[in-house]
Amino acid sequence: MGISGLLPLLKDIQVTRPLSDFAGQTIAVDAYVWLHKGTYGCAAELATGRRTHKYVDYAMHRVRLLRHHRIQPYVVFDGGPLPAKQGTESERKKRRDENLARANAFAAQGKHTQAREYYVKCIDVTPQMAYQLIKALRAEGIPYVVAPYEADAQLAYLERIGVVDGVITEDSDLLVFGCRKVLLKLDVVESVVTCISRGDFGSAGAAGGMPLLGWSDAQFRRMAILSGCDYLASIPGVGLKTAWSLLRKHKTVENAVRMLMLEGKKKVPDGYLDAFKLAERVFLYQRVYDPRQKRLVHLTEPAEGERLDAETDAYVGSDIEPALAKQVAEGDACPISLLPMDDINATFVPRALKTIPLNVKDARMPGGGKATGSRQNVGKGTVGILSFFKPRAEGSSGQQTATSHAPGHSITAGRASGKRTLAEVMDHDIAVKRKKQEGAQREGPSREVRNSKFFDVRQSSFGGEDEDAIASEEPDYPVAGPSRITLDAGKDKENVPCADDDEVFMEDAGAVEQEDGYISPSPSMRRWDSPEVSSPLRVRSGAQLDVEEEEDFGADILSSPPVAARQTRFSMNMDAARATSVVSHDGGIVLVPNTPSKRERRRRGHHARNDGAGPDLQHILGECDWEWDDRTSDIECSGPLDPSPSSASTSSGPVTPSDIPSQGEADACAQALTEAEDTDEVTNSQNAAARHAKVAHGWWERWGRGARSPAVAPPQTPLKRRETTITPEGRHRPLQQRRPQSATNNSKHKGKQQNLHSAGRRRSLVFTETVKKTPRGGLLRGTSSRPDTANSEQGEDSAGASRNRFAEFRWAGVEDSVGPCRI
DNA sequence: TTTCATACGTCCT
DNA sequence: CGTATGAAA
Ligand SMILES: [Mn+2]
Repeated sequence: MGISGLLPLLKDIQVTRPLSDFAGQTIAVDAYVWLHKGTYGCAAELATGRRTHKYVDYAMHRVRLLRHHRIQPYVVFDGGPLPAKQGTESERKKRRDENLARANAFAAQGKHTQAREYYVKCIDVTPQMAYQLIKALRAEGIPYVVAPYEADAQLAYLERIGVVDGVITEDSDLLVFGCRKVLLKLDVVESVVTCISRGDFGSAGAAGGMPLLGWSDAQFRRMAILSGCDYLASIPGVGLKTAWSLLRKHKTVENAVRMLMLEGKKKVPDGYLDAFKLAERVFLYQRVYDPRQKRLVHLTEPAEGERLDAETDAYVGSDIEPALAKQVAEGDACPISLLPMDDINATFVPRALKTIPLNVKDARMPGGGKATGSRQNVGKGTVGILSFFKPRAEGSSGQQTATSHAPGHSITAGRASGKRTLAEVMDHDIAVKRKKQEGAQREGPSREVRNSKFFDVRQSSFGGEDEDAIASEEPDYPVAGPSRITLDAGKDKENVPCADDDEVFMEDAGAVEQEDGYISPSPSMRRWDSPEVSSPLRVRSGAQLDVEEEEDFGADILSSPPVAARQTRFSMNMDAARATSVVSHDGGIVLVPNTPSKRERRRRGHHARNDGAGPDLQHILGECDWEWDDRTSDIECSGPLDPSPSSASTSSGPVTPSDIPSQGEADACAQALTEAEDTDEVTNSQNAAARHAKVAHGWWERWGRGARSPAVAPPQTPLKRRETTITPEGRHRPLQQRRPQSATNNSKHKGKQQNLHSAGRRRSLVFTETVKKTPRGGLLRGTSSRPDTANSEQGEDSAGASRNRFAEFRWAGVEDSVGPCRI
């Protein structure tokens, strides 16, 4: 949804720019779009529970495209649902289930084309799917972060603090969140993007009769909210144009709404102003993860003197204890369940292809990439590899600006055969686009132009023997360090670090059968491989963990902390866990043994995806107790995120947008909010209801398939203020105070009223877990990765995968959850 | 004239 | 998520 009509309104200032314009910059990427588009190519597989990683390939292709243009991607994932977002879920879920049923029906008849049509409509991108992409990002050293809540706010924050220079997304909300540079509609064939710059707003809207010249960020934001946003449905009959007119005439929302009510032409829902204030606060103060401080912060820190009341504080996303927040941000914990990330496809072990373990001093490939002999050297040279990775880890704490370059620390290198590979890839892209255009219009006139552009790009980018240009400009971004480097060059020759020869590599890699049954001549990333954007060499870690059916997609030495790398291989013996019942380490962890009742499990639903043909990981991995690789445990691994506080050194982001009204954004907002505050303190039923209005896209809607109305939750006793913070001991999630029936609905003015839950009390979730202290101080939790798949029943409540984890835990009263219940 | 509802597309071995 | 389209207010 975003803001309806906003992008058309800004069409005047939308400029198409080549990706090369952003060379040297770090651009944040809204991963959801790529993931979702990527699922279209494997919708049936996903819907039927078959393992696949095509959507990862799709996203990585784009990642590599950016890197090809010297752009450093910074991938941002959606996180947990905002407390505010308790939206219409059952309706969507029903539609998905219907579509799935229809798709399966068609599939049963062999009508796969029609089946796919419905398969794509029941796909839901889950955090576990996002984790598959994260694994690939780790393997290639691409920085990323999982937002605690909405990616929108996280993206805006990264830009604001100067960690990134712009944002690639399709969501107009980013502008409302204060992004200065928003890039949409990435065209992989033309290598262009549509760019909207906040600085150009002054010249926008003139054509449409609603110029934005002189509008402050605050005014712009309020116009957007007034016209209807994700957090608040608009007053019926009010759209962008009307919102613009109202604010232009009345300046403040209060006045505008007052006028509307006096006129009586429009029905202003009771409590609208209050809801508006809350919605604006979500845009302003939503919690995000600060990769430098490694903790949650507000997108904008509330101005001095303004304190967010407890309710608002929860509304913008509850705080999460730093250690846990870090795990979520780095993909080690599910942002929804806050439990250790479940690797739904452990057989997918992405690796960076064709990476050259370059000598730090000699990053350039000999002969423009013809380093045929380097493979063996690399493979045996453990020392060389270590020396290769070492600077990466160290560099992560050093230079950190987005545009900084690390000439000596190249992690990529081209190969002679790379051109061909890239050409193939681009040929394919062009073919796809041509196909698309042919479908739309007969005879495209610009075909030759496209080709020309293509060749120009190729030549200028990596033609000749200038591969190291890329290598030298590769920012030495802090990425996941090698968790373990164990060479087993003796046995698994195919796992020996590859040379830079395409053919040789493919031969070594051998044919592998992918999840989808296709036989690929080489591992997963062959297809989209392009040398200049290839990544660090990865070293296969032998077969210390034998997993049945494991496909060798490569090793994961670059995959972050040992914890993460290991988690996917674990499957905790639940019996042992129950017997132990409690394990406490110095973290002081709550451990509540629990076995949910059958009824409860039914109520909470099951993992839809594994109900079908999907294999049960528990069976694949077997049941085992914790296993720990001591060899790696003492390696301090730098996370994928920027550990350095000097990131924003170059461009001190516009923390406070210097706007035309020259009024500090925070001040202006504080003022506006305090104004509204005066007339606040109303707890009437309708205003509370309005807060639940309009909950559209976002994680909850996208991923929160298993959303449960708190109404069905067991009654709980109130929590104290402290419990509003989420800690490793448990997610203490206070519910909003009583929220009676609403006057407005999430879906914009749909006649049907939503039966809003009303939980009179707060509750707290306590989950059981065993922990393992890691060298890096993190907490390993040995909860079973998939507790209930065995009991899954098709057709039953197919809740999101992560939500299933709740089945392993229980809702506990406050007496169990007040503070860390040390045992 | 503006809003609102609906349909459609995103992939592509 | 977006765009496009057409009908209704
Ligand atoms: Mn959004």
